[in-house]
Amino acid sequence: MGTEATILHADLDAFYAAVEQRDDPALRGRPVIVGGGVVLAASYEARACGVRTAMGGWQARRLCPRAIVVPPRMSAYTAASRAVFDVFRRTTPLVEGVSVDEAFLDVAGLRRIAGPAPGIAARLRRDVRDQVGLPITVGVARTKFLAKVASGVGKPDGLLVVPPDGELGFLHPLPVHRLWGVGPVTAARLGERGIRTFGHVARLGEAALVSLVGPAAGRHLHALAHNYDPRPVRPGRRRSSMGAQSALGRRRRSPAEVDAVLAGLVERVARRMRAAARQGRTVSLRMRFDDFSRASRAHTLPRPTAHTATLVRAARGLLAASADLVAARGLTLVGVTVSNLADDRFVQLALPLEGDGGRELDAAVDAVRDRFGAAAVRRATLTGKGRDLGEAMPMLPD
DNA sequence: TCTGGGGTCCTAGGACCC
DNA sequence: TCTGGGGTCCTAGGACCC
Repeated sequence: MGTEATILHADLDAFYAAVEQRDDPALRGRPVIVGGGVVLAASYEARACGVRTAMGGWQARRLCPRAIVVPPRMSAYTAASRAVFDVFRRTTPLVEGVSVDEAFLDVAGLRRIAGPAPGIAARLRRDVRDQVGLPITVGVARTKFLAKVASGVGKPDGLLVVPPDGELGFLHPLPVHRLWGVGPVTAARLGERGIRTFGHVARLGEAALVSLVGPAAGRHLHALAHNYDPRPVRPGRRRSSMGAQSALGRRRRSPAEVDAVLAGLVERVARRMRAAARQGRTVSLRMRFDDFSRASRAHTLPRPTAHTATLVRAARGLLAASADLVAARGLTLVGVTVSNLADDRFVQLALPLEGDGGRELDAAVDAVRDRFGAAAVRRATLTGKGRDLGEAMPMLPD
């Protein structure tokens, strides 16, 4: 890393809620909650009443009776995210996306044509506001870590520059939970030793930190405490897993119902994988139970695939192997994740094409849905009219 | 705080190989 | 027959992030 502050961390403010306020003038300046059962996002007006992300909708409404609750519009958020990332990439090619609403930008190479980073950051904020209509906060610093912390401190709708000679003065008074990777468990463990600020962490030796929070987190914290963060901005990082999950509620579900949900989840994931031209080898089943305990089971296939029927078979096998667990504890959530992802183009073709005969069917179903919507083709079991609910994939040659 | 949906990374143990 | 150390892959659980 250089000796100048050239890394930007750009972070949209209350993203989903801000999109809603942008698209409906009646919501501007008012507390807005996105989501029904659970708060997916809250505008700053709603946060002022104490509403937080992931809070139960019921509690949020009690804290903020004036709030307007709107259902999420995922496609609008995806479109807004794309537009914002277009602005990022017009600023610099070195953009590393962190999530839909957040990215690092490296502008070190732009000095001669665009000037110092703080000016670039100010123009970026203006461009996002003018071209996409959303408020965004930008942190500017010498390292990713400092830039990320700076944007967090600068929120909302702010610009915060950490000059290289002011880094420790900026960091040391901050509470430990501001640090990336320090959640409730780690913060509590540090708190037991009286370590509450970053300055306290900086006074600890590496061995002491490792013994407190483990080798990886300990070394990481120690490095950050001594202001050592060599991680470069990496453009073009790809997802390493894709998944989908669904909460089932506390009502007991029949095995046929669970099977239909599971198959639907796999279908969703497989379709996304094919759209992204990726294939995966490891299928994981995620479960949550009545008592909120969790379990996961995984199976690794001999070859990567994005073939729905193959993935469904694997997921079903995992669920069948967990039947005792499900019967004893009551399933309240199922999820499926495919990992070990490889790029389609680099996947070795299976020569005998064993068990892969459904490829064309998958492509045909994807094409119908692309053109007519996801509901255009549905699994018979999901219509509730299937006579034999146990046979969850009547449309696939399985 | 009675809790959604999408992810990343780390740890630890076992299998297996050299 | 008993033994070392190292490496890789897989599985399960957990902390953490937005």
